[in-house]
Amino acid sequence: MSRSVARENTRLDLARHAARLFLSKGVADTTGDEIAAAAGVATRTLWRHFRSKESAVEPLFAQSSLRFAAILRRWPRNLSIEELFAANLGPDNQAAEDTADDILVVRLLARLPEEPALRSAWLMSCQIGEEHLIEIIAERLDRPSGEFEVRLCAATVTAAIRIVDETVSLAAVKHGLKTTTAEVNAHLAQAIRRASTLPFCDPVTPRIWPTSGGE
Amino acid sequence: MSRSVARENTRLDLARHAARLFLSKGVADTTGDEIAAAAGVATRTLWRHFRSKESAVEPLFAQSSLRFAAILRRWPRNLSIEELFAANLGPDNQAAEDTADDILVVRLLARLPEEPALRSAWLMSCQIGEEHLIEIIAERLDRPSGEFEVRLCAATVTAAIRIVDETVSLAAVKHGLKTTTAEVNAHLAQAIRRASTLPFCDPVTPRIWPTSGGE
DNA sequence: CATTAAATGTCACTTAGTGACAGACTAATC
DNA sequence: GATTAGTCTGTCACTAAGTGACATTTAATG
Repeated sequence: MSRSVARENTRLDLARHAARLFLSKGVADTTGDEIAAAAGVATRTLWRHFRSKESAVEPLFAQSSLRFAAILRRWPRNLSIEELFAANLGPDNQAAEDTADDILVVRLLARLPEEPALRSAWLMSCQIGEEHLIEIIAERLDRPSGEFEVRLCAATVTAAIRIVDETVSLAAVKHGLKTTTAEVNAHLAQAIRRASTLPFCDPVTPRIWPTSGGE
Repeated sequence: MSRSVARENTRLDLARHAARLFLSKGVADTTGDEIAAAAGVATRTLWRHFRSKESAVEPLFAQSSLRFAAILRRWPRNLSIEELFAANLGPDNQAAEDTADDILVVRLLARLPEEPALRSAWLMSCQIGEEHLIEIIAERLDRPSGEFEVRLCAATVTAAIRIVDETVSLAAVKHGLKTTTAEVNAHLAQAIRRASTLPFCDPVTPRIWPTSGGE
């Protein structure tokens, strides 16, 4: 196993244990020592991987948003966002382990109102996701990634994704609302569509126009 | 002077000293003791007002966004956002002390790329601003403030404001770019317009239609 | 197997942040 | 004007968060 992958695994393992402790005892009543002990590493190792105990859950958020970004990066130029989601999003399209992590994320998001420390970790993760989205939108629309319009669009779309995530998580955990994957996908696609300031949700013209013959 | 106003003044004073220290020495090299000493209060008082040293600058962010929200709350229903900004936004429309605070905010925002700790405080402040914006939009459009569409719109608009603030601050501090108030206002209004998912930027029909006679 | 570089553990240390109590200030009440 | 009650502050002892330095282990590579 590659070195950096092992490192990422350690971080994820710490993140999972941190999340479970935060969920069961609250952030304030969980110490760094406990998180490290639960993960079976020295306390010093925890602080080597994370600047603060709250940020220890960030790898969970990051993993989710990275999987989402990976789907967007493979987005065929002739597909709408609804078609993309229908074919790629949901528990049927990922490993069971990833779904378990997603559930942890959902439970954490449901705690945001009571746990400001978690909110800060969540917002920082959204920020990372926003930077990925900048690249994705720039690539799909053939625009420079430094452009203001592109960054604006990435920010509004990220905000929409965040609101949907928070809303769905809160509804699921606090009100026991069962939503189907199709419903969540539709909800998410619609929110992104409304939020986007650039037309990247529909098929876009290919970078190189198809030709029947040679050059 | 009211009790809670005195409290807010203490917080603002601490925030200003914290901001100056963060700007001159960086966040990591500034201790809580130093911030408290600069403001002339006991260290314990600092921790009573703020959960962490980074969050000590939040009152500065909060004050700016509160002034902005106050302008939006007084927004006449027959005015466009451009007209509102032209008449209310800019250094001519506020106290010199407030403008000095705004300059501190701009300089802090210019440091976000190098100071992740500040970014977290900034994002948390934007979150508060977003909640104000929910009320403002709900009120202007005569919709319930709990509605998903309203919260979505507030989130995308807040994202737009955030991006403009960050962009303008970075351009001003790092590249010495001088932008006129009118330019910033136009930039901001346009970004908000593009980001908004609900039509609150233009005149809206008054809640009660004007009548010439009695009821 | 030897080498090397990165990850981890151990321990001493500084800084962040809290609990508890005592004193000071303010505002209302008599 | 004294009283009283409530909130804010300072002092001090304390726990928890987080770092620096150095030894040790681990895993990839030749």
